Amino acid sequence: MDLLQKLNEEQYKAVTHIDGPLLILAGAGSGKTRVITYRIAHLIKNVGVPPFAIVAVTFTNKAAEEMQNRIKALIGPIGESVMIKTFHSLAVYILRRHGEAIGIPSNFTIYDDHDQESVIKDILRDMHIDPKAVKPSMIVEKISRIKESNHYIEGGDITPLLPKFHSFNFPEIFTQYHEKLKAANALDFSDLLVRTVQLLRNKDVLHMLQSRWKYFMIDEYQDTNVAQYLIAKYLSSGTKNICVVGDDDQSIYSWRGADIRNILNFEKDYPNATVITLHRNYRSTEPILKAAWHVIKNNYKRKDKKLTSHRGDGEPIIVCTANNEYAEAEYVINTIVMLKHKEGYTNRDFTIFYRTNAQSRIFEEHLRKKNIPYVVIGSVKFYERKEIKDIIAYMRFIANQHDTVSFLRIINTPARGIGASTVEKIRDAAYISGVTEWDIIANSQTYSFKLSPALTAFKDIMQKLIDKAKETPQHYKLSDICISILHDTQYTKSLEEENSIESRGRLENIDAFVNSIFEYEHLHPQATLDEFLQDISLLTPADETNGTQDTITLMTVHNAKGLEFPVVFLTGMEEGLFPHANSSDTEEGIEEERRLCYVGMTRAKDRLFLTAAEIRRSWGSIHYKEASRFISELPSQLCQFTSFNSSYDLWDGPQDSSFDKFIAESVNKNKNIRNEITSSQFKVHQRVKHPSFGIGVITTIQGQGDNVKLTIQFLNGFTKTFLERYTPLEPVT
DNA sequence: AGCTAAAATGTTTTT
DNA sequence: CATTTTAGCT
Repeated sequence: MDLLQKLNEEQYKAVTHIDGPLLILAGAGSGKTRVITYRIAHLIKNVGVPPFAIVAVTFTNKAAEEMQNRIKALIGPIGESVMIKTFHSLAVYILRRHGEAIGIPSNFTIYDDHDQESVIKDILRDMHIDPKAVKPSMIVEKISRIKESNHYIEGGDITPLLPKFHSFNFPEIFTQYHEKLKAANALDFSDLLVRTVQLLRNKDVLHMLQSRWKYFMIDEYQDTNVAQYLIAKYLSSGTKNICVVGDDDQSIYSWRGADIRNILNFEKDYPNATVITLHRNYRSTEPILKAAWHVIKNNYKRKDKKLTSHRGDGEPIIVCTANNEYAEAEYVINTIVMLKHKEGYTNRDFTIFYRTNAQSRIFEEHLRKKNIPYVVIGSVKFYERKEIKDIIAYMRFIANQHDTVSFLRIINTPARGIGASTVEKIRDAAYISGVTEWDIIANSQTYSFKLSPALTAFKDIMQKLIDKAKETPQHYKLSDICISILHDTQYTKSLEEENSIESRGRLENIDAFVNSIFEYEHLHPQATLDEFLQDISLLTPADETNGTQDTITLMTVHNAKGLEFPVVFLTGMEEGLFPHANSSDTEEGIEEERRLCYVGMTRAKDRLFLTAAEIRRSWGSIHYKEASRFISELPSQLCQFTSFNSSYDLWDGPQDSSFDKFIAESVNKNKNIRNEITSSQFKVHQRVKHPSFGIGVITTIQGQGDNVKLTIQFLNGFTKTFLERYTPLEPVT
């Protein structure tokens, strides 16, 4: 079949490897996705493996969807039967069908981190622990790490692992948390993986699955944790046809329990494994690839390797220092406008990366000001908006009346006169009788619970909706229930009456949500309410991307994994931010930050810009920032160093005195530099012409010999510093 | 019960 | 500084 002709030697070897364990070490941009999809196509078309016998696991649903489409493009509609999922969605698939074997009802609800926090807050309150003494999010984090640890999975005593805090009893919280989830018939993200491991230890279940699934492919294997590792291991234990793909240089999730040893020890785990290294990079120009290598080579803990570039020479990496974070944003957006104009790029060619979500705001403000369309991946996710979560909570409660978190969310939303004290009474009654809150309301006589008129009204509305969900035929069930919720609970009505700018926005979001349900119904005509809820609870940030519009993409570097863009801006390259201060204490932390930097840099195809701010405002005060150590790791002959100062004052109101002081100081510094004697062929105040920035005036000359740097103020507002020997400048009279 | 205004608190990265 | 939580008032 001709699909094999489009592969290089190593790719060909990987694709045509059929049986037995296979490790593909795929460097950045080495055609990893192509190898996975072609291998699947090859197995089906040339080897005769039935599509349903193949399982591929990727990192995001988006990646899974894309892979499914690529496979369908290669082999036709039959590619639909290949099982392509994330670990979490694969776990849901398995648990829904076989979970009963370990006591998990198939209609379980999935609690996201927000739901988990609500549960923890509840527990803290019940235990009379001051919620300020400890962050619930921190407890959630600890619980997840413990649950996904090898020790917990193997049934060991976890008490010694539990952190000891002076004022409260962590083991007790841990126990109560589990009881609450069990009572709510809910599983959290960790449970999905850990319970699946437990289930796969049941021989009957395992054999049932293995009779169907014969070939396994795991993408981003360097970022798997113990539970994921075990799921892959058990599933493939029958045939040993496991193919894993990864790159230890791109492991960026160790803080979430990912264990890089999974990929480093693959050959030990599977002694007769074939190992293929993909080292030819087809994505980035040579300077970009070289520069990225110069950064990553500083990591002590890595397999030494070097990618070869197959794209040839390109533009140098541009490193820009801006005087503050607003100037940084201005520089990035000016450069985008300039490149669009001069080199014909369109919005979708650009991406802005940053280390923390909070950094996106300033870029957004500037983009809005300039009327440039953009999407932010991951920050305020659509499904995390209040109104959407409210509707979903109604749907979840209708599907599962044990779901306490959802119940508490909806009981007085929209406000219907059921206050905190009433809710408290219901909860007490439920606790005393050992039943759910809904039981108390639905069968109030049994528990001699006095219902207020407001509660009776709530009960009637919910009872009607629950009954309706049972009776409605499948094919229009979802939209029908959703619209009934919006109507019967007066949710839309209360927003319409509010009639504020905000409520209008919410109504628009609800409209978008209803439309998405219609769309979903069309794609999955047989989907039940449970299935719908499970699908949306596993949606990841990258899944929200709208691929059709010409927009600039903004995202954290973590979200950038697996993507590529012609022009990449890697922003906030400052000590304390990237590498982040919280990771800078240990060598391991710095190495992971460095890998993150490597991932960011290697997303770029043609152009790479690194930017830093000298001053950044955070927590309301001003901080002087030093350039990131990763910048100093770049080889200077591959880079152009420049600076950008905001041409006008972006700060509203009276300026902070320390800011003024800093400006005064740096002006002084520049004065001294300006008087340095240099060996440049140019002079200060001379007019020159630059091929891409046009005409400007030299304001500063510094350095000696090969290191002469020229700072030029251009007519178009840019101020840049160039190394003279790399910059073709013409004198202008 | 529900709203407004003051206070507290928070920034790592996410399936 | 900006968002979220709480207190206090009506």
